[in-house]
Amino acid sequence: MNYSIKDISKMLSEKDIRPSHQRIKILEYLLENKQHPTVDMIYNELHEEIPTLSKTTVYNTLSLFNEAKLVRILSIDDNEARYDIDIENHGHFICKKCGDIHDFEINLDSLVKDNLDEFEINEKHIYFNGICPKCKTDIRQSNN
Amino acid sequence: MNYSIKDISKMLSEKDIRPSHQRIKILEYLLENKQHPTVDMIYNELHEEIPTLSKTTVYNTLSLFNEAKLVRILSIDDNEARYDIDIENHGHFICKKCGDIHDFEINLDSLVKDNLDEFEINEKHIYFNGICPKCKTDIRQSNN
DNA sequence: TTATATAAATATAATCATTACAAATATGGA
DNA sequence: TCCATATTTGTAATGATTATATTTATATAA
Repeated sequence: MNYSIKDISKMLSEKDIRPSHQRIKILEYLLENKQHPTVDMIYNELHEEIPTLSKTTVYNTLSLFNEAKLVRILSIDDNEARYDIDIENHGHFICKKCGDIHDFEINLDSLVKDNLDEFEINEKHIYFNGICPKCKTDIRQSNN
Repeated sequence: MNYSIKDISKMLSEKDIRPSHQRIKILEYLLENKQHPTVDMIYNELHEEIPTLSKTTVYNTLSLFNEAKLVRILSIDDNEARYDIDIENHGHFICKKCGDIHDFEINLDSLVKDNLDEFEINEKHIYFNGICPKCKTDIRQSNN
């Protein structure tokens, strides 16, 4: 919750990314909003305090962060990319009803049965979808 | 390799899908081309024997097949959906160099560590990416 | 400090996969 | 055959993302 500008700048510098105002604010947003936001969510929120902010900058910055392995791009949503500041391998569940994304812990050790030694694996994505507990209850209550 | 029109019609009828000419041809294509084709691949190939075929029909049909659980839509490619006739749970690896998708066997039993009992899970997608063995060799040979 | 080269941000336009829509065509049952 | 309905088709619209050119900010050297 409490990330100083100094801390965030350091995180960027360690990845050889110059800590501009926009980059600091975008990274700060990601650190404080771990609900896997979309570009629009980030843009709309930050646009209030940085009126000159361009959506292109948000795209460029997130792309830069992705290359530096500061964020992961999730393709779990059918029509928008989601961004996750948590780089550790974990699974994602998206609710087809409300769109919320839930993290869950995974154990990749025994997942793959085939031998993939010859493959250079860079990213592992685990996506589940269905209906979340909250929406299951809502459906029962509204009877549809 | 050898699916008769009768067999394919039956597959559709069993899912309450009327076996139109276009639907039969699209399903036949999927059964005989298991390289996880894109809409464009399917359209371009079938357009030759069905000159009036519309790309909208390909989209509509694949969407219908997906709802009937005849195919799965893969979101592993950054800018195009891929379609997989194999409904069994298995993993997919996409090569960032050549775009080829490889299947691999998985064992989902011990994957999830968290308790997801409250969630209604409909689909499980396992996506890896990186460089495939063939492209690793090519890179070494071309030295870049 | 000032000039200058470079990096970053911005606004706008272009791209392109997918979807919406309305019209045309095909099909199965009375 | 006729008709209601399902399917297909062509075209246009949508909307996320990317390309491009211009403007602005920043770091460094003189």
